[in-house]
Amino acid sequence: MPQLNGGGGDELGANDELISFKDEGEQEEKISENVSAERDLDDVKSSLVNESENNSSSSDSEQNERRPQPRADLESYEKAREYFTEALRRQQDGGFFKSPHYPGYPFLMIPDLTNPYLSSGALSPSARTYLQMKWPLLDVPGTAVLRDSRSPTPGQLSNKVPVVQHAHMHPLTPLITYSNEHFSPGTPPAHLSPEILDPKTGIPRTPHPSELSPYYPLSPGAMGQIPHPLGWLVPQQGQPMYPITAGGFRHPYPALAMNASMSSLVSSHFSPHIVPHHHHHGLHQTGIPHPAIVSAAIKQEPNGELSPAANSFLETDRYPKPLNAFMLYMKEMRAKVVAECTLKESAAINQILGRRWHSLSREEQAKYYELARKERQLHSQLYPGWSARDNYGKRKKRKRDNKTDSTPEDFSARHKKPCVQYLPQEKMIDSPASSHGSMLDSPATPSAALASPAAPAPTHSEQAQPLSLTTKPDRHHHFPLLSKPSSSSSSSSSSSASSSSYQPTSASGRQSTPPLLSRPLPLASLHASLLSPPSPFHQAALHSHHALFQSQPLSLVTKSAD
DNA sequence: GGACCTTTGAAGTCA
DNA sequence: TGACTTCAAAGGTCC
Repeated sequence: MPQLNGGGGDELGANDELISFKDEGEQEEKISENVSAERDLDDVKSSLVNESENNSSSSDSEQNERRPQPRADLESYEKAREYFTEALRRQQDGGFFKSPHYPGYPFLMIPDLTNPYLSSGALSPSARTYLQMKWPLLDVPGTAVLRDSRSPTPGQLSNKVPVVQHAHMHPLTPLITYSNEHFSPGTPPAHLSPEILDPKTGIPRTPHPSELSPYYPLSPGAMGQIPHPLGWLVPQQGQPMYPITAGGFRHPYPALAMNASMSSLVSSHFSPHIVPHHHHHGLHQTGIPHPAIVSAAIKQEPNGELSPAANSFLETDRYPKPLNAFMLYMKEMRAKVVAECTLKESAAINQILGRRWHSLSREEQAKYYELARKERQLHSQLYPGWSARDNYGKRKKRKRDNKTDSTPEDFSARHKKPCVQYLPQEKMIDSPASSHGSMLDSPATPSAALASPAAPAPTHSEQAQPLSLTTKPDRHHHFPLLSKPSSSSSSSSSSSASSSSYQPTSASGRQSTPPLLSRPLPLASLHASLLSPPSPFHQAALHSHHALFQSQPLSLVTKSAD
């Protein structure tokens, strides 16, 4: 079981966060991928039956008790996250994410004629964003100071303390073009030496250790133990990262000018109108803007007003939780699933993704676990004072707290899914993996997962349904009528019963109380709205990845089936 | 317009 | 410490 912990001591990432799921039988699984895909559809259909309706009413009190110290930019974080996800996957994906059509990696190969910062072919802003946003400590420390000394960004101008400049450098500063020279992964330009300009003299000098990320809690050494997601881009030995000089710093958010063609890679959620807007309430306790605070990429409309997303961000005043492994996987694969499937409902897509998640090999999952771990790491760096509790109750409205007392009828009419009616009952019984199954194989209990019943050679059905180690099948066994073809109301009603009655051994209790997430915040919606179609990389990957879609495109007809 | 659905995982709360 | 709750993304659906 791969230890995702990059060298131990990473409190942010669980050492054992790796699902041992179906480590054996992967070969068999692929043999029946087509069948699995079909079963996925069926299962999704069956799963469309509403399992439950739990109305949870939690007070919104004490929401403001704890506020993250820095004011960060959600979009900035999002964007960096996107880069990070893509970068890490590409680096680690071996064959899983093979993209022979883009051997040069999109970050470097995709031309961006519209991006003035890339006109020279220098390292794209996205890459820089990732490089420093995600790995601030791996970045050559002096560059930040240099950047600060040269770049007249508001945050930099306000920063008078060189020692902390790097630490407080906005994570998006790497987006700035440092140089007009072409980027060469293997041979960093000479000007990209780890030199820094003396803030006073302006003369390049070697960075002092004290200038190395004084802010971020992680030591460079600790960070260095973590495999860099951009290993393909980073010199493998000696130099942890391409030193990024400040020579080209012109704009703190060059990504704003990023070519839309890269949207699929970077999920360009940035509006080209983002302005290096200095956040008022973003001063760090030191008085120096935190990287997450400085120049929060508040979108601005052409008229200079804040975009709705920005306003929403300011209004909500909260920072999103770091994505977990599955969320990262979901974001990555959603487009693929959508592209291959006529199904558009996210709920159904998520079910497919959930099954695929379980069908992933441990190595494949490990990528995302590690990615998630780094996400949390970055998040903690950006928002040191942030706590998941801060977001509690931040949603516009809370879930209904009906729980068991809620009658099935309450939820039936609204949430029933027509497609359920077409589900073969057997499929329901053979339902997809559930969170329970994940729990059994949860990263926290890798050994148990290895010893789990899923390990044995899967039967034919198991091959088709690699997620045999699940509780959902049980659920359906317990509530076969849930998805039993019948009136739409029945499905929904049964769903409530299932949620209240079905009690998987999952420690999370998720099944007992299915989360009824409210709609994402406007920023999240914006994020979703910007979901771009599968990138060329994705499309290429479709042919090589997992072969789940090797068969004809999935066509899970839900409502249309009616 | 906004809640709901659906997934898994992380982190929080509570007994 | 275990059980439970909340939130993270996403976008169609429904009220």
